[in-house]
Amino acid sequence: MTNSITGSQPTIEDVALLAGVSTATVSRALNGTSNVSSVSKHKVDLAVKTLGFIPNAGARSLMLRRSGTIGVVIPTLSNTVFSQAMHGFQQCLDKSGYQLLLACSNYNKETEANQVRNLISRGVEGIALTGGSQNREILSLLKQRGIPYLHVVTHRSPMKGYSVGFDNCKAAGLPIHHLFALGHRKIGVLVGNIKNNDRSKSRLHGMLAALQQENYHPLEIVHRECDYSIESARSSFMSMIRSFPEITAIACGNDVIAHGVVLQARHCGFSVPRDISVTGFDDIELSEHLLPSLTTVRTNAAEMWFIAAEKLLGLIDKEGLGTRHTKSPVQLIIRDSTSRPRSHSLKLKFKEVQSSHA
Amino acid sequence: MTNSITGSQPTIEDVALLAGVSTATVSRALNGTSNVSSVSKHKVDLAVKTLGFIPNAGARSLMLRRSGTIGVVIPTLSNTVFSQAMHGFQQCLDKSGYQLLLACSNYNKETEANQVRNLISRGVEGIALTGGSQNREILSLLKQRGIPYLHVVTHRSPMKGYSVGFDNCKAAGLPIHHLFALGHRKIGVLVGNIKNNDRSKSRLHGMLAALQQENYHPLEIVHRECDYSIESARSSFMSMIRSFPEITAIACGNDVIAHGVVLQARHCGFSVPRDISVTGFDDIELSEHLLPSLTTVRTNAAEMWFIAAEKLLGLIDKEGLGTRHTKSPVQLIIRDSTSRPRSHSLKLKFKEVQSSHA
DNA sequence: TTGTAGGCGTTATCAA
DNA sequence: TTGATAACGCCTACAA
Repeated sequence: MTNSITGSQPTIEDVALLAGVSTATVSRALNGTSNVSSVSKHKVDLAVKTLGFIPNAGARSLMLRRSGTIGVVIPTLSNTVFSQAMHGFQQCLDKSGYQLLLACSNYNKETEANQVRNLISRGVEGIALTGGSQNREILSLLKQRGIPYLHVVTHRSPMKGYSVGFDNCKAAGLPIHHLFALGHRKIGVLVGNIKNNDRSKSRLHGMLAALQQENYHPLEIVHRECDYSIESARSSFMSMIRSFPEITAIACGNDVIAHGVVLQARHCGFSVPRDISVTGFDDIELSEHLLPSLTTVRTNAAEMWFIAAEKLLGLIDKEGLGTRHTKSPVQLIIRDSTSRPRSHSLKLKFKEVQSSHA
Repeated sequence: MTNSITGSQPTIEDVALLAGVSTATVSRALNGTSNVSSVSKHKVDLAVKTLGFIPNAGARSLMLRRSGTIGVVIPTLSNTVFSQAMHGFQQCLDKSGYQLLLACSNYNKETEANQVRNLISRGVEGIALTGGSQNREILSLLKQRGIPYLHVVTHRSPMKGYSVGFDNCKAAGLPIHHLFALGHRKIGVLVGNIKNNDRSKSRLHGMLAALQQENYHPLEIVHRECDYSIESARSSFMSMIRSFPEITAIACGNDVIAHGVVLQARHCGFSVPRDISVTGFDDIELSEHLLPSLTTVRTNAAEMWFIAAEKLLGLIDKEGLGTRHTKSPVQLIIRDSTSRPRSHSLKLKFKEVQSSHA
């Protein structure tokens, strides 16, 4: 009944007691759901301030059957593109009064499923998922419970779901065709791990498909996977260049990997793009500032996730259930990391470097 | 009573009904709080699976008076150092079964206070705050309600709170003394906005103090603030260099700003460190890979926040209330972006660049 | 080992 | 305009 000095969590009842009104009136005064006399309102406001009352969201959503929260599952926060993404997503939620519940899957399908269950248990009113390769079981769980959900960064929507994004496969062909148009004929492909990452997988497929379209023989195609770190990209680049010094360009599955390649190439004394051209994917902040600035595919993560949030809120309000897929624009940004190839330059230069190291 | 095919949120009662036991037994079977016959346990497990039952966390924490969540307020996710930080923080929480509730203040004190209130209303059992310059009102609210909280990235702890971090002021002196030891006498200082950012403010003070210690006359000291973006750092660098072409080194308040300075300097045709030395602060992933690699202060964000999480969990368990401040190690990392100065090189070179642009 | 019943903090219904 | 009361979904004495 009385508040001890420490450890007290004042309830609506404490407020009612202090204000000399009923809990119902306090609730009404606080939520403005019904008319309350200004006298009561003032008494309540004062009591709230005095006690430092903060309503219990759990109890509240129990009654309201809505929590005011939206969940999102991304693979990781380590890649800048997802930080950007969350920035855009939050931006949209903020203006609608929703609170973001963020969860990371660490590129693990089982973790992802657990995180979704976790979000459900916290009563989220909608969920945004990264990509479209989730556990079917978890998707039908969402369906069964009537919780709206969305696949982002993809144009696929398994199990008749909704999606906001673009065709990773097609988009990944853009840099390949660009390189080919510049005259490159020996192109290496370096993407992030494709395990549990359907975006990376699609990009790889898209790049390989584009190469074949350009009359590449499948056997000529050089591709590798690496971790999503600069470190890993650097060593993968080295291994690739050692095995295939004749390549004149490398197309990367994302910008972080491309940064690693550019930095390692220059570290080796190669000139980019003079000795080797490099392309990325995402267009994160640093890419336009890098030396040389990076030719890449702009996917506009922040904007895409902003749109995703809007779509999700729409699904929650049961409006515009129409379009299954919302397209997010994608654009090839040509900068300084690509140019016409010099024939066999890398091969020669690499030999120099090797001998100087010996 | 019956579950409609869609939109159903099965409750513990539905499970009990299907399993043919009481809700109490279901609860016990699920939480393992008391002995349950293996027959009942199996029936319950089956029913849970069939129904896709997921307990309501809100209702649960209402009874348990604990939510299993920890809150954290950081300024933004845009700066990589905070993504790293959250990675470390989450890593620690995961192994303790706690769930992270993340909120961003956007460097706004009022937003920060609101986010804290938000976290409280969601029943977090502890809160980690960035820096030590919060609203006093919000801190006493936390105190009054007996919710353990922590200041991270600082050695200050206002209102007898706890902190995990380091002395930003002292740490920021490290690169200055390093530059001075190399022979630099005209050093520019470029930090992030100090408004609502006590870390940035302390670093600025620390740098200026170090300069004075090195017998700088206050009037000689050149310093500027900029936004936390590469773009902003680049233009601030230009403006600084235009006004004071005699400087031979720039000490930056964080690595992102330093990256901007290095890239812009090279963009202008300056050589780093030959024409100008640059230092950063944080040691984010890219810094060791940058060309040239960046001399900076390693604060080990991920590790620091991991420790912070441990400390916070300790406070929740009422153990080791002893040390008010937990020190996190800080270390000057000397790389390739700093060297002895060439006298007046920049001034001359700058004139070349200017005339060639004219 | 199990079931019944009461209550966690909130809001909605219904009378007054 | 207000107040008593019954839920919301869950857990935990207490009794059986």
